[in-house]
Formats: sequence, structure tokens, C-alpha cells
Amino acid sequence: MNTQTLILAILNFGDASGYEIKKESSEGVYSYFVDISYGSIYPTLAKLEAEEFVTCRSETQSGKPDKKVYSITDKGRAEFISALSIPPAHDKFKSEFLLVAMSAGLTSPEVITRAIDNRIREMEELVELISGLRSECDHPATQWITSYGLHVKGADLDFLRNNRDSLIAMAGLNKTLDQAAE
Amino acid sequence: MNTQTLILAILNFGDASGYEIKKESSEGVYSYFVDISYGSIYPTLAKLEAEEFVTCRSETQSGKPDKKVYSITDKGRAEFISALSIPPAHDKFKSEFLLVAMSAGLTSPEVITRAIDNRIREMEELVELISGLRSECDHPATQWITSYGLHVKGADLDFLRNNRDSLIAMAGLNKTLDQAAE
DNA sequence: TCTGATATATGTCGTAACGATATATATCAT
DNA sequence: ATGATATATATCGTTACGACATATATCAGA
Repeated sequence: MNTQTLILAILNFGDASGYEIKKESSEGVYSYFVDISYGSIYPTLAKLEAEEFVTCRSETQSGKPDKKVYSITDKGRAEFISALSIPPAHDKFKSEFLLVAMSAGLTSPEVITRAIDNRIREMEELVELISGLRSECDHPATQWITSYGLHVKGADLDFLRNNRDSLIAMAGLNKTLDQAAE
Repeated sequence: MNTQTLILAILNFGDASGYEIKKESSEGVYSYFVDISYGSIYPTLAKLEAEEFVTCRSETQSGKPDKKVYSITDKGRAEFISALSIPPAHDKFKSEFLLVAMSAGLTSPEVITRAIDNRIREMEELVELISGLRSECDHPATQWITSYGLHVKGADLDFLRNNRDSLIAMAGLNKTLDQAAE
């Protein structure tokens, strides 16, 4: 699934400007499973318009710069629905934290403590974000995916809280062994 | 964290060829939180060798093509440990499934059933993979991250099994509404 | 008052990384 | 002997990111 389909999905739920698409994808409903950069959004919107999958109108705003609002067309919606029937690819998941945790023995307790405490805080913020989104929107499928997120991220947070200290205890152990061997 | 650091991390746990690094990162211990493509691995190994972060030796094998085995140097290990102290970035998580689930109303029950059943099967395979890795390696930090993975992916699987039918029930609802409105 | 911070808004550009493909050797089952 | 599979290295076009440039408007505080 490419940027094109992602943007069509967002526009299918309502008109938006490039800036709003970015916000939706990094702070809104989509933010816990998608993120699109400006470097992808603006060129893709131009391509989408050229292919008549979206239309564009300029809106003047009071106190803010003009915005270009994009709407999905029937052709665009058909394209999106057709893309939905392609079996979704595996989730892409990359975690620098897990790599650092796996190398806990090589670094200091301070580094590990900061890393896991940052992670706990970020995870708490994510759970709060999803809770907020959930109460804002009663669309059934959105309720389903936010319940899913809350369930999984809640379990994640539980593990982090219960096992924080045991990870910190591993910090520096490899170093000590190396030095002892010298 | 870039490909360079990722590869240094893998080589820090033991010598490997480019092919083995790929396997480790998409089938081995690292596979549940990292994936590196050949298009990144081979050019990065060449760069790493030029910078003296790794050394390379050729090994002839019986019944298999020769392989180029890379080893991390002291300079490379220092570089890696230094990279560890940089606070890890947020996890990157992209899920096509969640986008499809969120659009369940636009598509057919068949499409949704296939998507969720595929996901359940894949998640079961992932849990089995992590279980296997866990029993193979008694390194404490590896035990920690595999426990973490098992805990989170177990919760994930629970939710999918318990809420499979309610998602399928949402399929096609938007279409019906559209048609009723016509 | 003007200065800096913040938010809105669009866009570009270098480069990192992916994904597919090419190439080659060896094994093994049909 | 033919095709499939596994091992192994490498390149290349394309995608997408991340940082930057540009511009307008609001508002708090020096």
C-alpha cells in the first residue's frame, strides 16, 4: 500500500488540505499506524489531481494563509475501494528501543533508565491520544481499531512498568565482564 | 538509527555475511522489530569496511558458494556503543490492516474475513517464532525483549480472536447505506 | 513597538532505504 | 536433464523520508 492509497483513504473520510493530511497522519486518528511526510504528501496530491482521483479548490481563511482543499472524486473512490481488496501487507514495525534493550549489557544504567522511562511516558501519551480519538468519533470501525490499539498498548505499558527494573539491572554487565577478563 | 548502526549491532553479537545479516533481520532474533533489505546491507557493509568499522574474510564452503564473513573491529564496537547512548527514536509502525479495518464498511465481508484471518495466522506464526528464539538463547537482554514481544503479541492475538466477528459484521454497511440513499 | 515564538500552509531537494532483479553455484527431487 | 530451492553477492530504479525554504498571521512579553 503506497502513499497514494493512504491519501485516498484519508480523503474518503472527508476533504482536507495537504497540511491537514499531515496532521491527521501524525497527530490524528491515523497517527498510531501511519505517518506520511510532506515530501510525500504534496507531490502525491499533485499526481492524484492529474489522474482525476481528487479535485482541488482554494479556500481563503481569515487570519491564516489560503489553503488548497482536496476532495476525492468517484473515480478516486473506486480506485480506493479496489485497492482495499488487495490483501494488506504485514505491519512494518521498527523499534530502536528494542535494539538498545537487547544491548543493555554494553551501556550504562543511566542510558537504559532514560530510554525505558522515555518509552513509558511516550506509551502513556499514545494511550491517552487513542482514548481521546475514541471518544470523539462513534464510527463503528474507528471504535474497533481504537479498542484494538488501547488493548495492545495497554498490555505494552503493563509489561514496561512491571519489567522496568529488571532491564535496568542488566545495564553495564557485559562491560564488567570484559573488564574482569582483562 | 541508521542501517550502519543496525548492522554493527548484529555484527557485535557475532560474525556474519551479508546474506546471514539479511536472514537474521527478517527471520531471526531481530525480525520482530527490524528488517533490512539487500539494497541497504551490501552497500553499507562496503562503507563500513572502508571506515574500518568491520573487517572481511572470504570463506569457502562445501556445497555452497563462497561467503564474505564480516567481523566488527574495536573501532566499530566503540562506534556502536557511542550510538547506543543517543536516545532511541519512536517506534515506526505502519499497518495496512488497520487502514483496511477502518474502511471495513466500504468493502465486502469476504475481504474483511480474509484480512483478519490472515492476520491471526501471521500473528500466531510470529508468537511461535519469538517463543522459539527465546528458548534458543539464554542471554538475559534477549530473554527480556522476547518476553516483551510474547506479552504484547499475545495480547494482540487475544483481541483479534475475541473481536474477529464484530469486525466482519461491519463489512459492507456503508455500501448498503449508499445504495439505500439512492 | 518590535521581537520571538507558535501555528498555519505549501512546497522542494538531497539522500536513505526499499523492492525487484540479475547473476552464479550447488543440491535435490522429479 | 530439468526445474525448484537454497545459498550468496550485488546493482538499480523508484519511493519516501527528513530537513529546509518560504510566507502569512497571531499573540505574549521585553
